[in-house]
Amino acid sequence: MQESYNPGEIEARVQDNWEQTGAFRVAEDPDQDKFYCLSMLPYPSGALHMGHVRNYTIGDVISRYQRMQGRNVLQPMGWDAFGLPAENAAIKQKVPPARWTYQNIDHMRDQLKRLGFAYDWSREFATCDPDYYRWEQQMFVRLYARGLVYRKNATVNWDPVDQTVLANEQVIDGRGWRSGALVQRKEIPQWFLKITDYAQELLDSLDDLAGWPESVKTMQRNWIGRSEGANFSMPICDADGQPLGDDLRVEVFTTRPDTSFGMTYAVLAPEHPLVGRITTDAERDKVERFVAKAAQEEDIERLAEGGALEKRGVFTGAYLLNPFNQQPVPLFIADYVLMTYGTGAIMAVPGQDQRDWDFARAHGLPIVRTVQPPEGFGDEPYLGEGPAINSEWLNGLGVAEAKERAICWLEEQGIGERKVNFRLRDWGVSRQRYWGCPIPMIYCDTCGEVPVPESDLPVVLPEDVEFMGVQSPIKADPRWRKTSCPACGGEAERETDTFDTFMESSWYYARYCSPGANAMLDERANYWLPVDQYIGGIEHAILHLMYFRFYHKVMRDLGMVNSDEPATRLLCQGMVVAETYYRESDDGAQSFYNPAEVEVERDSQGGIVGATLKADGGRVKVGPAEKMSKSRNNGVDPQALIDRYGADTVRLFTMFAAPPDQSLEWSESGVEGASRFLRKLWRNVNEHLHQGKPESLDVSGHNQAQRALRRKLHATIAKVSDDIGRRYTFNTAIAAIMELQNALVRHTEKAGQDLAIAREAWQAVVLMLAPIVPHIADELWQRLGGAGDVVDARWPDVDESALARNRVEIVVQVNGKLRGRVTVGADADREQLTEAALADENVRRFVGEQPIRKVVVVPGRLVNVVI
RNA sequence: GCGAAAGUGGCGGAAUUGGUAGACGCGCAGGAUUUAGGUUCCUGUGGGGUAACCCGUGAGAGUUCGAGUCUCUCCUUUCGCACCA
Repeated sequence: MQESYNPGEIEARVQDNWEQTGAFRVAEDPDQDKFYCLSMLPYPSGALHMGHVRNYTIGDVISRYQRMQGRNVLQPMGWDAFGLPAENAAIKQKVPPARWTYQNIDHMRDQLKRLGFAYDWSREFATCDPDYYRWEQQMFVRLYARGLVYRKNATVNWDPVDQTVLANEQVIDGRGWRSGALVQRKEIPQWFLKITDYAQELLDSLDDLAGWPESVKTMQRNWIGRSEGANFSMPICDADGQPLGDDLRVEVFTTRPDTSFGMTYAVLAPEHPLVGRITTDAERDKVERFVAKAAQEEDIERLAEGGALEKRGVFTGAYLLNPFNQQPVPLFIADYVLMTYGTGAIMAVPGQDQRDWDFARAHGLPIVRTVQPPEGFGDEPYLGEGPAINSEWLNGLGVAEAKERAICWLEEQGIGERKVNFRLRDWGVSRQRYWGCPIPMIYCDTCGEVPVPESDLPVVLPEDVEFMGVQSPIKADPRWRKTSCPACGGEAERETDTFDTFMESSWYYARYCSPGANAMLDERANYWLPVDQYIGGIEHAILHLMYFRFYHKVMRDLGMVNSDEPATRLLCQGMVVAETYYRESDDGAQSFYNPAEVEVERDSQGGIVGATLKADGGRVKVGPAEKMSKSRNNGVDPQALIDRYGADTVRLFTMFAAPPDQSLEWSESGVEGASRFLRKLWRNVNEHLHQGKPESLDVSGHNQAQRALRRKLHATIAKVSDDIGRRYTFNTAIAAIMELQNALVRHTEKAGQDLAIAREAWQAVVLMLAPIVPHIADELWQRLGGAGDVVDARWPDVDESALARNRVEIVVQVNGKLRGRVTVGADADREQLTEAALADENVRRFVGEQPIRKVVVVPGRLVNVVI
């Protein structure tokens, strides 16, 4: 009677052994190659979801593979523990955010351990721990001292009923999520980090990140949005070109100074400081109404069909004098010009700009082309290359040269200068929330804003709090707010805002490398950093992945790390999706059913013909596969899967169903398949062990079948090594191992050298599977007589001599179509290949009497006969 | 609108450098084992055709001895950005 595969028992025993031996605790070792593999840390929301399982399985497979390559592998785990959900839970369930958070962490840590991830748990931390966030506060006051921190007004969503600031996700259809009140926009002072000081470097060093997906780098480049051009200023004048006053000038930014002769009007943003000063009495009413309306509206709601926005604006009554041709052009106010970019004012050249063109058309303004479009070019703005026209001394020049001339001219005239602008804005880090890291600043009536002295850090967030309504407990508590001024000793108040939680996640990767250090980081960080492989969701492509690059450069400039980038290689895993099942009520409302509650019906070809609800046998509609979510009710609880199939099966399915960067479609039968594979493996290895102890391997006397099997084995090792080590296509690695297992099972001889080869092969199979399914691999490795624990075993080597063949099969095509196969010696030359190909019966039949025009020979692969 | 990625059997996917399309798995069909269900094992499985063969990678063109792969035009889907002068 064969012992059956019992994952629960094996996994508990193996995990216990890892715990006992401290298998994944690592220390710096300068003599060993290091490998730092990091998965994005989770928010402790309550329970793991399939997205976590996928993310962390990918990281674990890479880590374990690298360890088997002999590297010193660090794989840490921690908790992104501050954030809004804890406050929401506090309000709903009357439990302090800290307690809710720590309970969730405890539960999720157990779940991670149950999945068998090779984490060095001794480095674990939660970002809400004062021992963590104190260093962030220290960093902030140091950046303040270096001038990288400043305070200015910024807009927030204000709920007038709850008297609180709302996060964007708490605003639903323009109303507060709890009060239902119409949300107002309110300007309040907030803290900013000068990420724009690093804009150029953040852009430039993207080129060095060869191991990052192109898509992420493109998104970051667009987000940084560098554009080159010029700033220049123009006097405000009347319709006849008479200046209205020496101090009345408008400065504009343009990327196309070469088109300046084509300026037919100019525009100020509604918030531009000059708006109130220059409007003539005749236009004042219209302007004031327009500005008031623009201030209220959310841009996003004005997105018209097809993406083009209505171009709205009003004439101010004033004009600007174009310095290039001394012509006055009317000055407008329009909301398509943003105060937050450039100078908040533009020269409008409708001949060469789509937005200006639209506005000119809508308001009956003239359009002058200054770049000659090609023949037949339509009635639209021309953005392409061509000689300058209608531009006096620029006429005939190409775009680039005209640009240069125009900029030089502006600089000579002393009215303008070369200018680079970035779309990237400074990072607003203030959040008007309780559950976050307190911003270490103090306000004193005499001294103004004063940073908390480093010796007084951390400013600790009280954790034992009660939520009265929605107000932040520290804002509501005058005793917490009250303090004395570090500068003058007088009465003062603390900042009650907390940091954006992206602050904590911007440096956690470095802190893992300096556990317990009595500083933000110590010299150990430079051993591990940069991260060799970072893994996380694509949703962080811009914000988190930009902020943590910024932070790393700042830490470098503060002397804490000696590298320029935090992570050399980045993998963004795809979504986990599942089919959706729903019913529609008469009013069109859909109610969704979980895949577990639904039975799918198929026809005899295997096509899905329908689905029914298990509970009532009634029909449900089958929708497309979508990202697992509450609203689609298509989530699958990983815990239930682990309990039923074991961690190894869940890990195997996750890695087999799709490559890591593509979306992964959940499939119950796919999990069954993974489970079946492991049961077969278990049975096959144990059957092999039953055949007794093999003699030692001696390749000298191997017959053809034995050589073929060893060739298959070593070709598989080569492929799997490449798939896991370089390509990260774990799905094809697993497929290759499955093929190998099938070949081993078909090879029925079970004695002598056959048994010796089988032992070599099964050991290799177990080693190659060890990163993916570490528990069953550990158990089988022991049984196969492997030395030590499988986590410390070396990855199997390819025996190059086993790969050699003396005869190969060559494909023969006639006119590119497959017509035959011939087997020839591996070293056959072109003549021999051609001869063998033309001798093939089927090939002869197709060639017939027709003359052969050409024979293409690809040695070792194919022969193509062209007739 | 701009940017990025993708489109291959009933399904997930493979084909890495322009060289045998559909590996591997799921599903399905037939058979064996089993008291039965499940498990397990064997065989088959892109479409058409008795067959030789023909047709097939979103659509259409092109380059090539040869295209899923390269080029162009278009369609569809997903994601990101959203008036950035």
